[in-house]
Amino acid sequence: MARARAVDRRLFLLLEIAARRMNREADARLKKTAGVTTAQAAVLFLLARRGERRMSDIGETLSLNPPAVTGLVNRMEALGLVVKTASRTDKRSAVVSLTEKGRAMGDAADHVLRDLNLALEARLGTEDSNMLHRVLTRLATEN
Amino acid sequence: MARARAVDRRLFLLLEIAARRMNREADARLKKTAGVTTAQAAVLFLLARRGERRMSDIGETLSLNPPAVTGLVNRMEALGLVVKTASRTDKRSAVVSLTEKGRAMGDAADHVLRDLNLALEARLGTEDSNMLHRVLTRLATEN
DNA sequence: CGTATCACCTTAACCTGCTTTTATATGTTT
DNA sequence: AAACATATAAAAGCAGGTTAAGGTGATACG
Repeated sequence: MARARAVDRRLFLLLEIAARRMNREADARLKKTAGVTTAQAAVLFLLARRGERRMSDIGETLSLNPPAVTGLVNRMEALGLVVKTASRTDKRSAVVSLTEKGRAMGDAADHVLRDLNLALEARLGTEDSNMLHRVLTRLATEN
Repeated sequence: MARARAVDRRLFLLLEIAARRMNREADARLKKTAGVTTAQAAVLFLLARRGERRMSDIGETLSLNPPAVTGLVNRMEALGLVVKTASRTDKRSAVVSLTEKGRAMGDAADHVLRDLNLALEARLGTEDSNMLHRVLTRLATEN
């Protein structure tokens, strides 16, 4: 009888452990260099790439619950990275947009993360990097 | 000029988002069925597979800092899943071992996670599953 | 030896994210 | 207009993570 492949149980745990390690590394560098966390950087990138977004859009993209988005954005607003304004088209919605400072910090964070990613890619190799990116994208966005 | 591949910045963020989603899913199921969290399940599996472990061993395997391990194990001890005893060979060390209940809950969690993993594998396909497992293992253990 | 240093763990204080519940305002539908 | 749905906020409570600081046992070495 073939020994049970490790795969058939630990993918979830592996993902958690790997994410924790990577996040710790990224957070340490980001905080030191750009003064933001990875979660905040993700918001900065999102806003920089796609322009202002509603709270619920942010939650959907980052897979965060509404209260988590509220907290995250509030903290970023307190840091002067974003501003929140009421939508003119739908007054129920709050629209989040970048400040100058937010854009600058986003750029700084971008450099840091780019460096980290290059190091990671070098470590994994191009093929595995691309594969990981593809699979994680599926996990992060599908359904 | 080739457009910058998405890979060169977002692997860290993707990993975070994917892990959050998977963790949320696993946590919901585990709590309902086995009454434990994924973090706790990881400890249960570790102890079931390798026998009693020191706090620091747990932290190393799961990539957790000492205070995180203390908190995690304390909560599990309060739930009656594990017991902590002073090592006889090295009185600085605390040795964590499974209780009967912990073993039972670990088995239950194992079934749940196995099912989830099968579903995930089916979704990703065998090839991507194996690849993901391989690469995540590297990320979780290397270095 | 005795003392300096290291290793293992804990505590404290804080941050982030999740869930649930409650509330408020606005949109939409009938 | 009333009823229902949507978007967000706020608050409470828990899990789990971080750093900083400290206690205590083990070890090494002058």
